[in-house]
Amino acid sequence: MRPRLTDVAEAAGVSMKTVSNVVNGAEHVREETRQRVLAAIDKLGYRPNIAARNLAQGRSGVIALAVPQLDRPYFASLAARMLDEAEAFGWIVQFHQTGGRREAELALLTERHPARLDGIVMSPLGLTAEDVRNRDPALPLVLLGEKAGTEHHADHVGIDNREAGKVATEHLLELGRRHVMALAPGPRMDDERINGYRDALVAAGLPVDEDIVLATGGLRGQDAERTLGDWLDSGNPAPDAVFAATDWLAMGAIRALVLRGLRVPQDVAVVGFDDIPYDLATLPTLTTVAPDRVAIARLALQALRDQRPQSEPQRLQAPFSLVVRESTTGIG
Amino acid sequence: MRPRLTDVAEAAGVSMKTVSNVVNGAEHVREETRQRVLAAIDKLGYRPNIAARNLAQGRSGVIALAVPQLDRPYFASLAARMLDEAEAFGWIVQFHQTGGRREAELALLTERHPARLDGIVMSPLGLTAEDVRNRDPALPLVLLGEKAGTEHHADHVGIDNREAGKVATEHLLELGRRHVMALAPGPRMDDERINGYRDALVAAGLPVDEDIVLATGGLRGQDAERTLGDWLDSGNPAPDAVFAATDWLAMGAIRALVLRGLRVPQDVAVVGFDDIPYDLATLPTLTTVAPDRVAIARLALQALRDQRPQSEPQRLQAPFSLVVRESTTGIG
DNA sequence: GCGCTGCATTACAGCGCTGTAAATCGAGCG
DNA sequence: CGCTCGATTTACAGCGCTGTAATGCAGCGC
Repeated sequence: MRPRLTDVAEAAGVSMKTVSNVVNGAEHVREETRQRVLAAIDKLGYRPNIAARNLAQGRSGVIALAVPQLDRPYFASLAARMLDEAEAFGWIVQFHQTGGRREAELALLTERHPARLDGIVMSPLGLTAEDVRNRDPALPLVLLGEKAGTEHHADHVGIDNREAGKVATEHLLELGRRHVMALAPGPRMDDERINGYRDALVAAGLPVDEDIVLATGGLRGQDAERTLGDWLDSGNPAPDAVFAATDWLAMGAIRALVLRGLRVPQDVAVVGFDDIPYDLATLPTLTTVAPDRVAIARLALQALRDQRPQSEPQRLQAPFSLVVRESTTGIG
Repeated sequence: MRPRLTDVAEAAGVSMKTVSNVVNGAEHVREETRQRVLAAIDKLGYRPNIAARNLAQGRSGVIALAVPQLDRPYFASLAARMLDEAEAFGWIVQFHQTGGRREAELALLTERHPARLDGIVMSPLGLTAEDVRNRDPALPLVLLGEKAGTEHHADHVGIDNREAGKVATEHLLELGRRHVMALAPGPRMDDERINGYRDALVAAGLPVDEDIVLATGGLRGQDAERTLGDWLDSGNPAPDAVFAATDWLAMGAIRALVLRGLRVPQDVAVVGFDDIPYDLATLPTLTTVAPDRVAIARLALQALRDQRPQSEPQRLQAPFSLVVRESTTGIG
């Protein structure tokens, strides 16, 4: 049988509560008493019963991280960092996959599921601003990512997408490229990244040609491959650079280019966005915007911890960096 | 305030325990009573308090999934499936990253951490057979993957690596390739996959040339790229096919080949192993052995559920399939 | 020597649920 | 109509912990 607080108390010759105080690092325990208790804990191999503690405290020590899919590399690496960082906050992280479906995301917010959560970090896709506003105010919520609109009604952590898009595009311009195409999933999505692209062009005194801002209609590599492929096959002149709003799109774009005999980066330089872990084994490796995921995780957890029911939504920004690899500067 | 069992009981005019029975789907509840209780639950918006239930039952409903790193795509997709499947078992999955370090893996087994776990599913890297044998017999454990030795002392779920290696190699032979190289992390690792490669050669009446079974010395794409690159640069004749023990190695191999002017698959066909999610956006896309991760997850959870302290270790096999893509059959 | 102050410790009542054992109900039977 | 037996329901005692309030005790000033 597992030893309990009372067993330790008996062994140390103190009350149960004193042991509890030692375990929880409370003040007002004489050093000598503390040592005696610690010795007893050690001797008996005592470990607190979390369920009992949770019941008594009315909190669970569990937060949820909800992402569309855990096996998408961006989310997997975010989840990994979140796990690392949550330890320091004393939180257990429970992952949820929403598939990006509104009802799944909503279900978490409205706590239709049984476990009591101390908070939720969510990367929303289907949620509306309305949904966020109507949530249970007692359940701390931090949003991640770029689902427009929602972020105004809850704490939000992200990077400065516009600035990042600008930096990525500037890198292409600095390489001497002048016909830079932009590739994004849809007309509305990742607007800010594309706005940053436009900013860079304008700042360089170049025209913004909206005809070479292409919407792929989807997030997958194939979507970008088809979109860019069709565009090239229609006799349009190849750009000398592509800024893709995500790495997947960049990889699809590279496929489309290479399959048509264009060399990357000699003929067309390509920049991606997200720094997903495979970027290192592809040919060419991908120059990309790398969000600081450790910072994102840490900021999100801090915001969650510090949130109060009545507090104004905060918008927090994590740093990012441009990682230059073969797809813009070549191999070797 | 959240409604409790007693609140529902009062509203429905029955005892607390009857409500508990309804919530837990116990038999011997009259249909009319059940309906009355369900109505009350619905009206009050009752949700059970998990902490209290856990305390009363002495179990937590939480199992751990321990993998080296969650952001490695193989583990990320495994974790995703595990999350899906665990729902059906009524389990919450808590992820742990061990970094492959023995002490981290051991810490989970010896329950040095506070949360009471109902079981552990672990993909071990550092653990010794001894460690597994000495574990707490009260804590159900299921091992995944191929860490030699450990699997004899606990339930184990994997695929038939030898057969899979054989199937992958046979695919290359069927394409008419005759100089098939094998690439594995080390002399001891993934032996079975390479044994399957040998089996296929022998079955085809071909010699097994151990000089073209290369050890990369590491798991990363770069390791394979360097190993194969050095080998080619030393004037060795290029193989006409490569069987790589993991997708990462395959991707590195492709880099080494293409950078030296060899075409994949025209000059050299490449097969990987694992079916990590990026295989679709690379150029060429990768032919690979795809373990049935849903089956792995389900078998592991079943084994965990059915495990008894004294039961003999079981070895369970999940199916796999060969996914043929561009790296062996070409583009288009 | 006495009351006061503040640190250290304790007693005890729950937190919300489930298992057990006992109570109650109701149909079938003689 | 009373009795038996299984179906249904209930009372109640914890599960192991923490919060609150109360108690013990040493040192201090007067």
